[in-house]
Amino acid sequence: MLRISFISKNREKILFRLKKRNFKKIYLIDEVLLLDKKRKKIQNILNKILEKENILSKKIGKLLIKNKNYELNDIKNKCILSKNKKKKLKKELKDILFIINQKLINIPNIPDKYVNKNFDKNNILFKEKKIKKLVNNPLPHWELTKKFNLFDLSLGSKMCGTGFSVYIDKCAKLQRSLIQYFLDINIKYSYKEYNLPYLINEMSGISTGQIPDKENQMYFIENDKLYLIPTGEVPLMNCYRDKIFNENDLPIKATTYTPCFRREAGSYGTKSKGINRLHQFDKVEIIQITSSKNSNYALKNMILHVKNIIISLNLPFRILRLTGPDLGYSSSITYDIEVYSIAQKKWLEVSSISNCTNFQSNRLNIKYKNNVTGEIALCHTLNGSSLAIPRILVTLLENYQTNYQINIPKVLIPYTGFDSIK
RNA sequence: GGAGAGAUGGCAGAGUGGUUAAUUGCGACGGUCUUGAAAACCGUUGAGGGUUUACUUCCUCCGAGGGUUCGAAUCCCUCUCUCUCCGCCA
Repeated sequence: MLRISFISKNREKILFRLKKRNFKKIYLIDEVLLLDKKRKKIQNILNKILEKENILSKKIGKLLIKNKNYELNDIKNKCILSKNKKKKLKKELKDILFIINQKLINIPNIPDKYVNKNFDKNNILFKEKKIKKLVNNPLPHWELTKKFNLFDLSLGSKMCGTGFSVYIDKCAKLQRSLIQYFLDINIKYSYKEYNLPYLINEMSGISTGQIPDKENQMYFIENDKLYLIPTGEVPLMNCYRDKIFNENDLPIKATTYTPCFRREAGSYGTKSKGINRLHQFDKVEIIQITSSKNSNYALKNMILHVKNIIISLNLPFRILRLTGPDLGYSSSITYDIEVYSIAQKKWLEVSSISNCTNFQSNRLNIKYKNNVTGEIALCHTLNGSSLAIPRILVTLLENYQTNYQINIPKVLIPYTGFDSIK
């Protein structure tokens, strides 16, 4: 959520930047500003009434001590006169704050100055040039599973419909090994591990920006008014609600493994073969909370971190900067990391790393105290996948296949306990 | 699910209608002392929102939302959460 003080000082800039997103409800900006002016007016009048009342009330207290009861009624009557007016103003103020809030919630974060509206070659920051094959005609994973019994989608659909996968035997263990491996690396680079609930309430979804934007992409449990998490970012970030950090204690770095649940409603065209896109998938997530001046550095740091993990697995990859219209609701700038599957001849997104600046922290109320000035300011929040499991799994299976077996990357063997799937 | 207790500042913990943003302790920060540190002593120490060019000044906030009252941390109602005991259960 953007701050009103920020909007009123940067109206032109915000309008310009939001256009990069193709944001339709641009009129909300001016509406909010107008309402805020109104709010200030009301607040001002109310404050003055309250001040008068406070003074009179204190007077009554003093008179009571001195037993001067005869003067009391006179003062009391004065107070009663303003009582209705006070009530009315309080209600007005409350209503207007509610409306402003509703409007603010519906305004996404403004894109960074480096974010373009349209895709061009400048959006590709890095791309692997040579991609080597181990076999001549590599099979896609849905063919490989017929040979090696890796996973079973029909079992999944038997119990809960399409888009749910059952992993079997060594593939199940490979998947678990990946989770363990990613967590271990994250921890090694001082991300603190959290194990979190997979259900969240409405407030948590609003604070990280999934609601109202992605509300119907989430599974909702009507009985208890809870959502299944679409990403570990939501509960992880919500751990830090209402905190004021000392600048010295920043950055906060945290990681978590969670399954992610997504309805993928409306994405018929992308209903893809195999396990490229599922309603439930595993992901290891990293987040950082920084001061406003360090978020850029943290973003680069996180990209490098994820990049190194992919390199350790020897997977071909590329890094893209997302365009404005592709940007997530809370993000000001996002980099996607994609790995290349030689069997599918396709790039698969395995990580999305975003700087949400102070958009989430405004909602979450995460702040820090400046070392020098002692001033309190909103933190910046960042999140990234490190990494999404199924697509890494897919690419490993497909890129590491030979005619007789699937090899396991060296770094994973200590975790799997086997060096190939036959 | 049943019964009871509770929710106050970074933490601990007083406060049951009248200068109470709130005693006190701890922590943190600054200072005195010290070669340095500790101890001791002194001082500072919540957030949000109006107003003002600024100095200033005012308002709101004691889990959340209502109510009573001239006046609410304190009384009443509703909700949320936490703890203890019992029940059920991995």
